[in-house]
Amino acid sequence: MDNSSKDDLLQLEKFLCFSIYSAGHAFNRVYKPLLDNLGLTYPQYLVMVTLWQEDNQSVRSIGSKLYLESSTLTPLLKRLEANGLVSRKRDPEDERSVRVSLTEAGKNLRNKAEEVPPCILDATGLDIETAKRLNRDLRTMRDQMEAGGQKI
Amino acid sequence: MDNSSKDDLLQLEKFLCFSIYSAGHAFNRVYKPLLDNLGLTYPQYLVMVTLWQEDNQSVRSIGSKLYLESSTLTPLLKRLEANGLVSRKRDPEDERSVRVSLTEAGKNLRNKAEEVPPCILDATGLDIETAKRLNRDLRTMRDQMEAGGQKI
DNA sequence: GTACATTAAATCGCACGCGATTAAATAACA
DNA sequence: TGTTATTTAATCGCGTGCGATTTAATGTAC
Repeated sequence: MDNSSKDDLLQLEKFLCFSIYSAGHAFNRVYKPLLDNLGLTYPQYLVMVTLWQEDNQSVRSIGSKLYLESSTLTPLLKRLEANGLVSRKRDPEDERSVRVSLTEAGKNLRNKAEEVPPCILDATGLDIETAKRLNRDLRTMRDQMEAGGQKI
Repeated sequence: MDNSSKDDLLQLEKFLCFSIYSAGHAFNRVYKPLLDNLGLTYPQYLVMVTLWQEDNQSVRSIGSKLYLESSTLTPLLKRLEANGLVSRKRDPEDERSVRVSLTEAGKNLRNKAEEVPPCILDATGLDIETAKRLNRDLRTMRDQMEAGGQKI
């Protein structure tokens, strides 16, 4: 490999990973003031979204949807519980599992939360079709990378 | 807004922010074994990349390129210094600034680091043209979001 | 030239995020 | 049945990440 190609390889602007990393931070900055109104952090918001889609899930189920480990979720869920948005109970049918359910306050928060996504889309400056395409490409890439780790 | 549209809004899979969030985690998982060989974490790797592009930068300069605050960088840079990869010295021309420079070990690490990006591109499963397009779209979106916060 | 504002790092507190480990419950199997 | 393996959360240690604050140095205004 010649020197110009080697220079190319380590150009920060050419790193897809960095674009994703920094776009993630940018999203966080846009979300923060909106989520402050809900009293949620961004990962907490994602957990609430999964519970609004399907209530009464196990920690494992939430983790598999958000690609998060129990070591991340357990403290986070305890904070949501402390804030009165969810309850955590051992599953009587399998005492290993913990079922996470929305409280009334947790269910009610959904109305306010529904105002958030349109604000975000607006902040990206993307038209809805471009956003959908980008979303699809990113999911494909993510799934490819997740699958890569599973090779035997 | 009718109910089906409202359901649409809070579908996790439709969240562009979540695709980016989870793609970022996926990248981390792919990078980790490669960066373990270099003795770096992922953010440390990004700092090293910026220094390989331009040595002897201030903390502020690194932060503006990586979109990171001094509260994140200062401890990270101290760890790089403890590992013998960089040195940190007050700028004699402006004692407020700290100049970060590569040590010989830091410069030498670049050779091993150049093997990383091709592995990553391979893991994404993307052809190089798609990767470039995705990269460009993400940077445009990020810059739009960063600019949005600056409105007067 | 002194008072005030601005800038740059550093510090602190809090919340992720994960790998490694542990404890308890359940499954699988001899 | 009893032993072993697996599964599920929880715990611990470490490294980000950021907002708010602090400290020190530099700029600016008068």
